[in-house]
Amino acid sequence: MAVQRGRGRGPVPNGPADAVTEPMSAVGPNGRPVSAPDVRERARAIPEAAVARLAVYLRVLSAMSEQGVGTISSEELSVAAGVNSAKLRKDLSYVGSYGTRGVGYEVSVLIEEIERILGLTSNHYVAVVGIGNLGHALANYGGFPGRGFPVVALFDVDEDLMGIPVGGIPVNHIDEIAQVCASREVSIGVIATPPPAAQAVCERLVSAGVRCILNFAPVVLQVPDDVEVRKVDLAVEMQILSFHVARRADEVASNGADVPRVDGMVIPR
Amino acid sequence: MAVQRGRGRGPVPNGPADAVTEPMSAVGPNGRPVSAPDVRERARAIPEAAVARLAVYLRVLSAMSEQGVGTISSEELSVAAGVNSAKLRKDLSYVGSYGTRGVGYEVSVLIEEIERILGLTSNHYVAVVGIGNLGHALANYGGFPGRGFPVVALFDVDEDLMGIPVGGIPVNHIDEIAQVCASREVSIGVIATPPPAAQAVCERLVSAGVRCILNFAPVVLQVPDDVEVRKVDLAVEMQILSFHVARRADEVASNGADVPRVDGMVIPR
DNA sequence: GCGACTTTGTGCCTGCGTTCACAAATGGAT
DNA sequence: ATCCATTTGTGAACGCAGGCACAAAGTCGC
Repeated sequence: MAVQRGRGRGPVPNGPADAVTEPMSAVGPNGRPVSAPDVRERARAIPEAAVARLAVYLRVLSAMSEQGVGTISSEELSVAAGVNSAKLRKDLSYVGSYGTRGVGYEVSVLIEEIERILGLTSNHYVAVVGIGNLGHALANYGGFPGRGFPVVALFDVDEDLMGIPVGGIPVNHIDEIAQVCASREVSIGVIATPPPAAQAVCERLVSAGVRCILNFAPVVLQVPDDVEVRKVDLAVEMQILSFHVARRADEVASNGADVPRVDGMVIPR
Repeated sequence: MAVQRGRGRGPVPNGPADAVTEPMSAVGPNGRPVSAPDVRERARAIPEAAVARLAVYLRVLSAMSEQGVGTISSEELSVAAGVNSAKLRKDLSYVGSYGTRGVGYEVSVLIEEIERILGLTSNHYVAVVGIGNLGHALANYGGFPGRGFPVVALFDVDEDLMGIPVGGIPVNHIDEIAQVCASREVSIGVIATPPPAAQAVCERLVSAGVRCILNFAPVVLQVPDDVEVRKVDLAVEMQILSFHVARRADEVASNGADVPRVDGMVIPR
């Protein structure tokens, strides 16, 4: 993947990555003086990577809850989430101490607390810009997986799309972006436009007051420091997989016992 | 984002983040004995995060090339890619020494070398499983952004879709997955199914010999150690943004001079 | 041909995130 | 009531990636 982490700072692309980030340069040093660890400041201390994992834990926990599981140990949860149990406990410790030693965690409590930390207790309204193939798919998700993220506005430049409802929401012209985003309290913008339009769209979203952006366009967006951009880049994901395919092929070639060699060199066929 | 990095190892989800990467636990220590730095082993030494960035550099370079730029300095390229110039040079050093001191890099050379490292010199055939909204969008990309990743097979369980071409490729029943993947030399599988089907589909892909998987389903896939999974998880991406929205709101609240406090504590309203 | 300037490539330091390992805490058994 | 088994929460060590800063190397002008 390749997730554009970082907060503006002039240019700061990725991070899946990673992480997809792993994403390019992490948040980086912020200029603010390190104040006393206020209760409200705790959130700041949570590493971005831990936040991503908390979201995964939340999903696993929700599934557990639906299956009627009431209590779970860090070991069980870590296996289900695919992480080291120590890491899981440390991640949960960022949220607070809600476990019972010798027993484990109460699923419902954990869900509540993670939702609180992730800010999922209130809705965040979403606007999707660019109603092509991907935009359609996104709009039709209707509220995004897991809910809490209702799509309330769609934008495009194509006059033929205006007013036509996609996933129940009519498409507006992009020129109305400022006004519509303001009146519908959009806090998250999703860019699903062709690459050349992405930067301009991004700037219009920012002008409209949107401070969090999810970018599907294969472009490195340049944004002000106070705007948070995350990037989902299919091409980068594919290329990373390609890298691993190639590496794997190399390994097989160089590890194979019956590969023709001269002085240790593998002879290409 | 939240990109599932890691290589199987029983469970290893995201990395997303960063990636999602952060993503979750990075590649992690591999059990293999550290052999002498074989030429072919160099690829192994490249950090996953650097690989993700190389893919970004490649795109920027391609754009440069199209604009007729012949030579570029690390400073220029780093600005365009949104990274620190030192980091960029270090990333490029993983690829090799192809720069000219005092001058910069020849764009065409850099493109070639990065493509070589990423294994983009040969095609990697892609199969998409799950032809819903997202599957349609993916199939219609037709060869995926940047080419080099031709989609050669589509699968679903819905009988109504069988044989119908989407993006020029007819849909096959998932029961044919092993046979079709083998004959069409699929090396990358894309999972775009509903969550409950994802794990089973994953296992069928693995049985069919596919060792690299891009997973769009919001599920933590359990795979053998030799399978590489990357995850694109919209819900996780949204929730990370939500976290930042909430954090930002907190900052405003706690930085505001007229917030009621007692002994520095913010009084919740 | 020589010197000054530019830019690469990299050794070293720093900081962050992961992992280990254990003390503290809790429940249940005796 | 006490002891044992279990599991959390976290201090500390470790390792890796990022960033700085400079030496090496090469170009251009004179």
